[in-house]
Amino acid sequence: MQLSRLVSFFKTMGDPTRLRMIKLLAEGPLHGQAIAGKLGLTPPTITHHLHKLREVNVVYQRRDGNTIYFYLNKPVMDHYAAALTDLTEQAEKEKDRKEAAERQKVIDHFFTCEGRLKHLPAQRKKKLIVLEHMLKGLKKGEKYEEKQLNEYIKKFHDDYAAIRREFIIHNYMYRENGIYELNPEEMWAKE
Amino acid sequence: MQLSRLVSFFKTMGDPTRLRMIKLLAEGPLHGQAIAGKLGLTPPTITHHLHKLREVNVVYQRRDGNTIYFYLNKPVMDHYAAALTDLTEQAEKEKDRKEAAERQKVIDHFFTCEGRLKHLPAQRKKKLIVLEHMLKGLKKGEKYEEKQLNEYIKKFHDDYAAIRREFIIHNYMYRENGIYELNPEEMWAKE
DNA sequence: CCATTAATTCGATATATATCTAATTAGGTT
DNA sequence: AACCTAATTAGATATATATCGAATTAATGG
Repeated sequence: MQLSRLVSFFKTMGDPTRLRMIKLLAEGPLHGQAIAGKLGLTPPTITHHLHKLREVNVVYQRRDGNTIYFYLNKPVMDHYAAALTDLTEQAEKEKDRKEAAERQKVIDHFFTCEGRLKHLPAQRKKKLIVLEHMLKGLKKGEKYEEKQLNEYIKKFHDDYAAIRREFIIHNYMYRENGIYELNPEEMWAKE
Repeated sequence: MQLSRLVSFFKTMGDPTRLRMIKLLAEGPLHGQAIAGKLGLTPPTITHHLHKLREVNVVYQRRDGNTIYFYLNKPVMDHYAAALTDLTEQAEKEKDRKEAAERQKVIDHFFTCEGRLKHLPAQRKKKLIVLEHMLKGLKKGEKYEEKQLNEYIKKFHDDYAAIRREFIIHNYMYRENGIYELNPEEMWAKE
């Protein structure tokens, strides 16, 4: 849902008289004068508010004989309620999308199209992205001998020792008796 | 949730600038000038809106060094979203409650405290309430002989024939070969 | 303790809007 | 066709508020 529509809806609901009308109509349809009577207001005022409520499509009307009955459009109300919950969740997804795009940009910049690392970024944040990219080929829970790990790193860059050291420094891996293993993600360096 | 609080929330959300701020903050905390920059507005304007947003408790702040970061209070947002859905449902329940109370009032008026019917109401709506009250002792899908049904009705009133006729007229029951049976509720007389 | 930077407050302005009374329209009913 | 009743429109008024520039405050860092 576009933002401006949501703004209009909230603006419409941000009035005590209109909210009381909504509550009344949620109990069942009423005609204008009945609403005016129950709320202690004059018909023109009710017309004014009905106009606003119709603008966002939360009420509709049917004529019965001489009088017009106003109905609450419950599906539309529910629709807006859903949009409200979406508002924050949508934004979170948007954030994730942006982050993924930025990571990809860094990777494209520091790796050749054959997939080899040009050089380690100086900026910490970018370095972490690059290191994590290379870690993707390792399996969690698997044990690697130093020679094995070196071979793996050499696929990306000749200076395997430097990169192996970075893996340890930033807590991506740990070494025990010459055997290397991935740390669980929650132990990794952040930001 | 009280109505006035919901009104305040909607009034607060009914502004394009504030909704944009909400969306921004949903992606993560920001400091005032960053918000001002992203929205193309001046810091005083941002302060103004932050004030409104804090009033309804959808943002909070934490200081980090020299600058203040503003956070979206997502649980509170969710809380209001739930309140919005409740708004119409609450009113429907309220309506049901009122109807039940009115039915009980009619029953209290037309039945003695021993549970016997004083007389049939003249008003159609009240008559239906009274008839439905007496029908509650019958089981759906069960077949009753006329004599059996008469005995049942006599618990409420001596003129069983009149009441039995009402059951038929208003489509609560049907008769086939002298055997009576309840109709499904969707066939009953309404209003 | 001073300097810096971010945030807030103040004052002004332009715009929006909730409500009423009075007048008008719209649509059925007789 | 004339009449009635409900709804709407028009016009007026009072209140609220979004925004900005200028001045002020708050709090940290040197």
